[in-house]
Amino acid sequence: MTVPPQTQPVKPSAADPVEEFLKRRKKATINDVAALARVSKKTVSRIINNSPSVREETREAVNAIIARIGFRPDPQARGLAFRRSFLLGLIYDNPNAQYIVNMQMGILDKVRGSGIELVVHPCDKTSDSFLEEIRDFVELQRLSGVILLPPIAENRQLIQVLEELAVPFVRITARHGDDNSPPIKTSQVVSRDRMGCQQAADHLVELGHRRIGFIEGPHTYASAKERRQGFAEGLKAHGLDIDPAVTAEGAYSFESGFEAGQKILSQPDRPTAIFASNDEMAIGAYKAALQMGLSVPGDLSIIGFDDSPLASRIYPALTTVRLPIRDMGRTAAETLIDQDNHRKHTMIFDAALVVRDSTAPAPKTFKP
Amino acid sequence: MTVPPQTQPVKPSAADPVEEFLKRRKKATINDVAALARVSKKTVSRIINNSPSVREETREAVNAIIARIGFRPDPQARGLAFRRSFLLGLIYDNPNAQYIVNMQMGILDKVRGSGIELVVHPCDKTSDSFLEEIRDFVELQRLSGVILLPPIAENRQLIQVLEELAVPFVRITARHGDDNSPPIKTSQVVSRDRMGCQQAADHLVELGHRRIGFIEGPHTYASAKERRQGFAEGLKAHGLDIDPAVTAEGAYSFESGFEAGQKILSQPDRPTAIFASNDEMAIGAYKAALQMGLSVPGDLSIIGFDDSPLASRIYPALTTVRLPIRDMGRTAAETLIDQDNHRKHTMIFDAALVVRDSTAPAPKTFKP
DNA sequence: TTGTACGCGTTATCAT
DNA sequence: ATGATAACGCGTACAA
Repeated sequence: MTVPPQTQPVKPSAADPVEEFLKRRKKATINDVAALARVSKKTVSRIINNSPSVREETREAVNAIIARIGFRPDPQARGLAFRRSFLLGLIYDNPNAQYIVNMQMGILDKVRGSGIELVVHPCDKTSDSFLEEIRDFVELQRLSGVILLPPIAENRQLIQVLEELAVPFVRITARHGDDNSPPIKTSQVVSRDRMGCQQAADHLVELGHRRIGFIEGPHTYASAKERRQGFAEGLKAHGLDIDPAVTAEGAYSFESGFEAGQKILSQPDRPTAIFASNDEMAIGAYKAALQMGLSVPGDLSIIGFDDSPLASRIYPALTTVRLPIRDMGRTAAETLIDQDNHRKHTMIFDAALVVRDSTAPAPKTFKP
Repeated sequence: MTVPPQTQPVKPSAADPVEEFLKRRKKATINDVAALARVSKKTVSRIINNSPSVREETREAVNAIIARIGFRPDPQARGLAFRRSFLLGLIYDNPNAQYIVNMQMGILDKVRGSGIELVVHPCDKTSDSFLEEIRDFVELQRLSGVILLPPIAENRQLIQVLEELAVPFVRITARHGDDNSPPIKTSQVVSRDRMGCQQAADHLVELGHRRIGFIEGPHTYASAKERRQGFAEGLKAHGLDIDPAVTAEGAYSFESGFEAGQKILSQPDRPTAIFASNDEMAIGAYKAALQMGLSVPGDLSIIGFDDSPLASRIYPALTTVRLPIRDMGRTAAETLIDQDNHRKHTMIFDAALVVRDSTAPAPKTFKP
């Protein structure tokens, strides 16, 4: 069944240097390419880095050799010469697992096939050597870019360290820098948390809720502030306000949401709905409500934020606000890799309310 | 307020070469150290790589210089000379977010401060170029080690590729290689899934359950087989068997668990308990039960596997089997980094039943 | 025990 | 447009 290679115009002589080389079964280097193509290393290098100043003929010839012997430039050697690696660093402190993994997936969507790899580097923002450790990491690895996740993406000192290091970096954040605080001038991928919370408020009010509890996040988090503000704005549009009597601060954790829920639901004139600043706390409020014998959404409507896996799996499924985390991750990686890179970009992503089964019309009250 | 350095025994002369160097504010290289310490590069190199053949005096003197000028060897240059990088690769296809993050945390526990960094590399096992992509990744990055997660940790072809590449690697798996299948001779971190499932069976039987439904994982997963076998063994110890009439195969997903639950619970002579091979499916079964008006655990006890965040957050909290994922990750990294490394290790980790609120004594039946 | 000379695979300089 | 030669920062023969 062996077909003679009649259609092959060039008969591969046994002495073909390329064939000879392939027999040696060694990883090809730029030297091999240069020798086989009868050009200098530099020319090959120019082609690899697609410099314009190379004749089209030469380029094609060399590329043919590269393809035949399967040459791929060594990132380490390349990095040594370039004084930078082909690694992206993902630095974060605390966020939940799903957030991290979604973000990683987004980044990897972009990174895949680009010759760049992703290095994950969690850290402890409460550590004394917090900044030093990150400095060492970035400097030593000569990262070609860094992505910062909340909450440390809002850390001014950290930002300054990265600026000193002159490494391109992108911050993921919920804060649109238009407040009184001095604007942070770096590339950033911003989510419109506020918008999502406005929608949540809208949704509840339209369902007839008037007395609405609020579980907010830690005041130190930019996202917590944004969500509070968005929720407040949403209420205000209907002539309502956040009611301190049925508001509690949580720590973005399940337990804190449970406690906040207990507190809010034991108030006189109990609210008919609760908006929690994230899903973890919303689920905690579920537990508090169910333990008190309240039915969701019959007696109490609940809205969360994040659209975590919990939200869709809990029963009844949780109405929540979704952020396009994966898209944000991909975009962050894009600004780092496709660098027009000296400009500081700000990319904004919308939030969207996902209505499920934890919200229903407000129960009739017995007061007229 | 400037205190004269009276306590300083050595007066730092303005001409101190080290001080001179520090003024230049450049990153120190091995050459700087050598020059400042008046030894050769090689000696410094020996000290970095703690070769024994260096006089103690010399070592201390050089180390002093290293400390003073803050020299840290460049991983890229070092890697180029060593022909390997200081990167660990984490390769996986599909597992859930919490699993991935726990595993990453475990690995990072070990990696932190070791001068090694972690590169995450998800892949698509259904892709045509699956093996090629991984080969390229490992070869190009010259990884110093690879950690494989289930289910691709059981992929024979992949294992063969890594062996050809001669890269140290560790597989994380549920299968203790003592079956009829040819044993896989590589380093591996094994979890005793079987043990956990036996305990689950024990627990249910001791609560008086006799008719017990079973939702198993995909037959292609080693963990699914192990869990089935463990559950079967647990039942057998009490003279019971897995009952095909109330058994269904799921895909380790919430939806599949929901469907399996519906199917099992609509059987005549409905079971009083269900064991699901992971938490996702167990939560799906929750939903099925609640939709049918059954109460958990009043009418139906449920046990899951994984101790995912869902398990403790759902109401009532799910009884489940916990695996020490983070410990397993740390151990995997240890075998790669502290290499005695030519030996193939097998490290085994126990599973533990976590009893919460989704299991209760079997309801009295009306048959005598 | 220590040093010299060279190699690792690539890019940059400055010619031609 | 192309090439010779020197970096890049570190490790290893081999010699001393």
